[in-house]
Amino acid sequence: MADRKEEIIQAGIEVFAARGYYNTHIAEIVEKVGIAKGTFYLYFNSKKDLFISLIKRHEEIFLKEFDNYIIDTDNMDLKIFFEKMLLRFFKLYKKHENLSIIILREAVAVNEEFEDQFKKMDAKRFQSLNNLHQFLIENNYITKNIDFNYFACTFVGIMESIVMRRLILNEKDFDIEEAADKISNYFYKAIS
Amino acid sequence: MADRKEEIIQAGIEVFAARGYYNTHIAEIVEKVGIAKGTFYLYFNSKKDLFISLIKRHEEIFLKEFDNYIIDTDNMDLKIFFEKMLLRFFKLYKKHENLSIIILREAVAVNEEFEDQFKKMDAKRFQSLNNLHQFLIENNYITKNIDFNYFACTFVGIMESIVMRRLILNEKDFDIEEAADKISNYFYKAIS
Amino acid sequence: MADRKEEIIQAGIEVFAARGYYNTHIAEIVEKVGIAKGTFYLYFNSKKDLFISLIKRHEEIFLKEFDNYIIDTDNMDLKIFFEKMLLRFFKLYKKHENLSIIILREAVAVNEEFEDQFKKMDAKRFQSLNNLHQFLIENNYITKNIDFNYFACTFVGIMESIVMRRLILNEKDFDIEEAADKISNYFYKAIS
Amino acid sequence: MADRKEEIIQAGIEVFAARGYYNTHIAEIVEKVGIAKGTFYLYFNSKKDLFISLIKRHEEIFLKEFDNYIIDTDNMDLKIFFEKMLLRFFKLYKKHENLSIIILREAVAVNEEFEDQFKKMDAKRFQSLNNLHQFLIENNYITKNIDFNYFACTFVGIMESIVMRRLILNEKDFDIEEAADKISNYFYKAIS
DNA sequence: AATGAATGAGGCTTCATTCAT
DNA sequence: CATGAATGAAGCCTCATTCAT
Repeated sequence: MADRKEEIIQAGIEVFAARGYYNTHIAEIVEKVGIAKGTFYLYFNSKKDLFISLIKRHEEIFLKEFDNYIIDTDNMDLKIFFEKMLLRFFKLYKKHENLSIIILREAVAVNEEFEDQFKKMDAKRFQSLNNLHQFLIENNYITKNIDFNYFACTFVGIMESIVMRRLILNEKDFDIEEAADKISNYFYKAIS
Repeated sequence: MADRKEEIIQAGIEVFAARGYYNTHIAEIVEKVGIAKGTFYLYFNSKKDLFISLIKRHEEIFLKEFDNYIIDTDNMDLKIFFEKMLLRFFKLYKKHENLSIIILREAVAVNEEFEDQFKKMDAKRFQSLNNLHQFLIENNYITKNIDFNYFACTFVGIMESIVMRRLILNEKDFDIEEAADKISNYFYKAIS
Repeated sequence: MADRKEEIIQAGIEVFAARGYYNTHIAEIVEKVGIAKGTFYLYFNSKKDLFISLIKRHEEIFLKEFDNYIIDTDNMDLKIFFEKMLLRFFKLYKKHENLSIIILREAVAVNEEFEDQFKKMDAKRFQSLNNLHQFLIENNYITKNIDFNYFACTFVGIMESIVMRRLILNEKDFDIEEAADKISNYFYKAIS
Repeated sequence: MADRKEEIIQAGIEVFAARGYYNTHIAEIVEKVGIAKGTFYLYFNSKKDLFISLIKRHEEIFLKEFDNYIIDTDNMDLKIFFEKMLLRFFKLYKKHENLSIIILREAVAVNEEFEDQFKKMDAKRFQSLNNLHQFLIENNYITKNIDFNYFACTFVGIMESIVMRRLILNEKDFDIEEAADKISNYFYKAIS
């Protein structure tokens, strides 16, 4: 059943987030689910296979958020636009906290195969941001002379570094609303 | 000899950068140096010990760069100031490419002990940035109402995400000079 | 299966008795059982863990023998009492020959952790002998002025030195019945 | 020089007594002496070689004590005779405390080669005790019907078990004089 | 579908001993 | 005589994966 597979994925998210890829043992995952080791291999070909599933799940959840910018744009000014967008992302990271920890911490670190997965996702993300960029130009939010590459890279970089601090380094005092406010302000000023 | 220890460190930097912590085996490091396995353990207590040495080395090299801002500040405008600072960092990352790969990719990922090391380094880095922040205020480059936390977090976040793209995701088309120019411009506008 | 664990224990007893703790390798034990190395670690956490199990098993087997003196005491004279008691012990040592070799030879020698185990067992043994001592006094076999400590220490010392000669130094000409007879006679005379 | 060799022996006695054979490393011995590792091998062929030297030294020191009984026998009664003899041994064990720990704890345990050494020493000891036995018979201290084997085995067994408790199990409350008194009394009564 | 005992390749590490200086 | 850096065989243990039930 699909339920069983989902249970394994959930347990995997928890354990990978808590221990990291190499310190996560199939034993702990199956114990968490309450199944036998052999059962794990009925649903996944390998530990790596499960991890890649998690990367893909993360991709599914987050990529679409990059295409949601349009929902926020009725006569809105750019500062507010960025603020809302950041806030949506921050909330998403919070909602999928463990999954985010896994991706931010290890998607690139572990192994070339995972790196490839990550690069694919990154490319899609940049495509979405490119669309956003075009949209902002077409609607006169920004001028054409803003270089897209740095725009995108900066956006993702800031956002991830903020999230990383909150999730991995556990800086509890980061207030999501405040962060969205401040960062969007920087952004607004930077690219106006 | 200290030479021998240094040889091991250099080999370690190469192999850890190429394979990641868990896929690096002492066997490959000692083979690269041309010594016996036992010899490794005359200079380091364990694989972990070597890795921590690398984290510390990175810290030594990079932390002092955060305190070098004063060298660039004679009557300089803020945009140029940031540009020069970023450029110095980008060059440092390039010079210590493999070491930077190791740190950016894994310092947080591998293991709680390493995470502690990383947090210590991060705290020192923030202290240095705090000094820079005070300096900028005192010299009227920026106003007091810039929140330091977001300032620092943004600075480090952008820089690392740029470097990560260049080093780990191997985007060869990133031009260091251009990146320093563009990013410093964003920065200047964001915090002016 | 508990069977498998017991098989490992039996093989362990043989190999530890033949080679001593430090010259015993897991490889030989598992080869004797006919299992893979990994299988050993399903049943014991470590080589040390197995050894401690053997110490405990020895304790179980032998300690209760110290409390069995009452079975031999109907209107019996002290000489016969000691003779029967010694005989029961000698037979037990013979029955558990390899286990006894391990304990007599190494329980104290190998490692502080084992020494602690041994001390605990020794304390229990002395408690049992103390009970025996009280019993002998209450039933007027011996007078109160026999010092217990030397009584117990002498009893255990003689018995173990006899057994050690037979088991470890391999003096085949020691006749158990004769030994029980002679030693009990010394004992009888010494404490009457 | 012979001095250097003696220094190594003394350090060896200390370290072997403190750690046991297998947990003693040449590194610690040479550090204690203040020489280089290579130097150790100028004086001893191997770790085993040093250990055998210690067994031999113990043999030298203790064996002659078994032949010293004659010094105590002018018109002396048997109880006093045994008491003085035991006391002389106890003092010797105390004087050579670490060496005694090594022998009592490990001479038999470690390795077949050491066991052979031990058996040789044991045989000589029994020869000396045999002489003592003859002497006691000839001087009418005891009658011929005391079986020598059990006499000797009992003597050595009691003595060693007392010493073992004091040295290895660290029972500080064993008073040497008292022990000699009590044990000799048992002995006297047992073989009279 | 589910089990879980068994596997075994392969990693890290130790330490007595050697040998060129 | 003395050194001490270097050696490398060999031991313990791990854990993802398999397969007979």
